[in-house]
Amino acid sequence: MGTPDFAVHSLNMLIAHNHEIAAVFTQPDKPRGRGKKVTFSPVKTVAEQNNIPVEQPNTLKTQEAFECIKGYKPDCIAVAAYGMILPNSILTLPKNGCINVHASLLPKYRGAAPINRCIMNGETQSGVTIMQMSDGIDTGDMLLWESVQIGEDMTASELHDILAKTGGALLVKALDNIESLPRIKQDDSKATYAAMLTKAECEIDFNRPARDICNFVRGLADHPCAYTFYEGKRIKVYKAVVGRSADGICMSYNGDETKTVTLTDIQPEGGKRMKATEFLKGYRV
RNA sequence: CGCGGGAUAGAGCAGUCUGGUAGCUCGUCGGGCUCAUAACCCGGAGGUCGGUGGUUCAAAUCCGCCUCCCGCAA
Repeated sequence: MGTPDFAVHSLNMLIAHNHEIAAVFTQPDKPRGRGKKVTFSPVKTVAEQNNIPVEQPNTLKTQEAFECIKGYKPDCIAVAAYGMILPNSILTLPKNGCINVHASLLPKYRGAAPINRCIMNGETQSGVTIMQMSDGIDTGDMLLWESVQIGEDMTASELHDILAKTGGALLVKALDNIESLPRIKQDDSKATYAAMLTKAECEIDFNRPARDICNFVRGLADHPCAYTFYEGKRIKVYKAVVGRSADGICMSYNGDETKTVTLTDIQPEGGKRMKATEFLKGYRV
């Protein structure tokens, strides 16, 4: 079960290692994108290419959904960024339960946006955890995990890709040893929660230390992307560096050098992503 | 039919409302100044104004259709 690109890597790994996949569950097709085009989730696209049955229930909480899953007689259900809550009846249905690929080193960064939040907080290390799903959000016992170093300039997108691949490999490893792997309890006292990102909180607050602003920009790039406003227009900010630089637009809060950053990669509303130096040529800020 | 912005020189933009010689910043090429420079001065090259049909003496500009790009929303 999964939906976005993050889950595609796991699905591909399962296919590559010849795991028997009875069916793939993904979120229903919805009108999205400009216009109102109905698009498939990335996972659905890959599943169809591999002739794997696809199920897209609106909810898993109905008896109908339960029977549907039961009909596939799963030994284990692997979940990666599915975006829907699995009721207890389903969690306990498969012989080996349900396991989840989570993009953080649990118990830290439980929740919906672990990748973004950990970079926004300036962490230097993250990772992937495979866990036995239980009641509660990302609170289940851990089977396997692998840490990943976060580079100084690494963006959330880059980390996302790394963790997605790592997660896929780890998932295969977990399934291969599903019976024998020890279940390790999470230390709830050390748990932190990475809440879902909202658009509103992606606006840059220049009244913050420069380092924080850069982490903020990094943690939100390339999606959903940090932004600010210039002459009433929204400007996305893909990249920023601490301090003054000739490579872009210097932003200084009340002339405070400790809060000065230089925006280097931006995208004006209606325009394409460009170097901030290019932006300057035409707009003459 | 969800709302909206955009396509003009290699890059970023103005000009479109109010049709009439294609413009700015940067880059590039040549020259000059300087101990020197991402500085400064002079000069040059580079554009079928996204495509197409129409109106007009005349269209980047007005009208119709098409293609592509992007922001919001979802």
